[in-house]
Amino acid sequence: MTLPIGELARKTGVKVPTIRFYEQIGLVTAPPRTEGNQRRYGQEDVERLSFIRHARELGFEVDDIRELLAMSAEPQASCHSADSIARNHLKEIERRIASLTALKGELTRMIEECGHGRICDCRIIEALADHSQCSGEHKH
Amino acid sequence: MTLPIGELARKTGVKVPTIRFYEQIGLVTAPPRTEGNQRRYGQEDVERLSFIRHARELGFEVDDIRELLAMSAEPQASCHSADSIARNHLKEIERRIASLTALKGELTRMIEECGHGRICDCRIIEALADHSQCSGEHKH
DNA sequence: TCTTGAGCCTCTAGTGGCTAGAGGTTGTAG
DNA sequence: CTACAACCTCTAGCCACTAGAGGCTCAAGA
Repeated sequence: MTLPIGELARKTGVKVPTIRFYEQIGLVTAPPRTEGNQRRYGQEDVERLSFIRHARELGFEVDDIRELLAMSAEPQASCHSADSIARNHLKEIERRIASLTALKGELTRMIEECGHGRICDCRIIEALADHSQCSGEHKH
Repeated sequence: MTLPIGELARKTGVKVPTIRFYEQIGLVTAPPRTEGNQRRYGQEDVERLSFIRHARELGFEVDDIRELLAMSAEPQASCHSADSIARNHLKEIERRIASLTALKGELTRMIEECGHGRICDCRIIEALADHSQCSGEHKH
């Protein structure tokens, strides 16, 4: 069961140029080629690439994914880092949800007041500028 | 109360070169300068920039932020002619909250199922591989 | 008043994670 | 055996920064 790159793309939802790009940066290994120099992939590649796509959709960075892939290759090792990568991610996502909810409230209020013909004293900026003072660490 | 760029950076959590970059692309207006050509900012700039940082963290693109800023500057206009802009943003925000909530659920499940033991029992990696077959349409 | 050095200035180039396009080659269906 | 979709490599572009070189400013201390 060997697939050309286009088939792999179709099966995984990762675009052809992106697959080549992933090969270039070493996220996927270079597959064997035909006589005519075309890539041919196997089932493993479908799985690996699906994994990558899914992780990317969840917002993991390429370096995180590299780590996760390395871990999955060594099943004896402890899963502590996988766990902490995921936990960090979760925290970030929770923070985002909270902020978006605040912004949503503010926009909703504005739209409603506009509908009632009131003066729109807009507080969009305050709604989001609020957290400004909780400065501190901002990685990546 | 006039601040040099470094102070503004400290107060807002936006890095100095990023502030200059924002000025360059017209996201913030060029502030007055000292005799010696150094930027001096006021309190408004702190708020505006905090807002920008926050909005960026929420994943809004620079062009979206430009619109949001314009809305907040002219609330009258948004009442009468541009409240569709607000509505569009609201829709976008709701979509985002929904998808982040889904991610959160998925990550939470992954983390819970990870027994904190060995990779071979850890479900994080499997969870990421799972959706592999649900190919199909993937927007943007 | 003068000096020192942290902080400011501009400019160019590099980063991540793709995406687009030019220009040429291969593989397979008819 | 031919047509043509799909493949190949290579370069350049995108967004939103980030880093570094090389030089100038400003305020606090001697």
